[in-house]
Amino acid sequence: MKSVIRENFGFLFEEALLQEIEAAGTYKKVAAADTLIEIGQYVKFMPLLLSGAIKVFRQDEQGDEYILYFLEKGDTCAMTLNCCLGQSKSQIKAIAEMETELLMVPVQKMEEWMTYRSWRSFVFESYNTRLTEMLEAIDSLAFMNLDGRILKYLKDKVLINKTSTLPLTHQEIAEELNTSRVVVSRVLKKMEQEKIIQLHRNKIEVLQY
DNA sequence: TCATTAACACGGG
DNA sequence: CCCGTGTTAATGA
Repeated sequence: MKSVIRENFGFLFEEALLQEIEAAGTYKKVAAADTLIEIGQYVKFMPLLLSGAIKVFRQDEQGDEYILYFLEKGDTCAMTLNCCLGQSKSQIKAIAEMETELLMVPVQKMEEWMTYRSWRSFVFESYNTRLTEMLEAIDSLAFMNLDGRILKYLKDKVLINKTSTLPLTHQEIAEELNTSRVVVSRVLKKMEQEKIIQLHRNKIEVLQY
């Protein structure tokens, strides 16, 4: 377990902090599609990702959802950090995109460790990247047409799954983007003709990204 | 104009 | 047969 922590965070934190993390953190492994937190739940732990990926998204009263960002190994959730500083209820929902290993650290530690320079940098850096990703999410909702949103969705998937052949159905894409399958099929067909992707049954091969 | 809904045909597993 | 896919027609924003 110790080696896994060092593999992912060793280059970021000094020895003393690494030892504190080892002592305070609980190792946890979740399966794909497992829910990590729901909106309104109290945040007691902050996750440090060791492997895999987590999808973080917002959800409204009707159950409609949109993706905010993905977390990968070496990342932590900025919304959790936010909860430690202010209110403690989660504003977001998080689901494991694939099998994921993480370290659960009690939220009190987050403030204690602010005495470590490397920890402060890590927290600010995390805020920074998450904020940038959220701006991208806003842009795609506000300014991009469906073609653009689908393309961004596919590119994001390629990056986090680390494969250009995505095991996706048109219906699944439609649900994630809050649109209908007819449109997804049409847009994907067009993208195939433009040689951007290659369509197969139950999977999509991304050629340009 | 472009998305949605419903409906249908095609075909691979 | 079931399900994912590709298309069309009607309707609406």
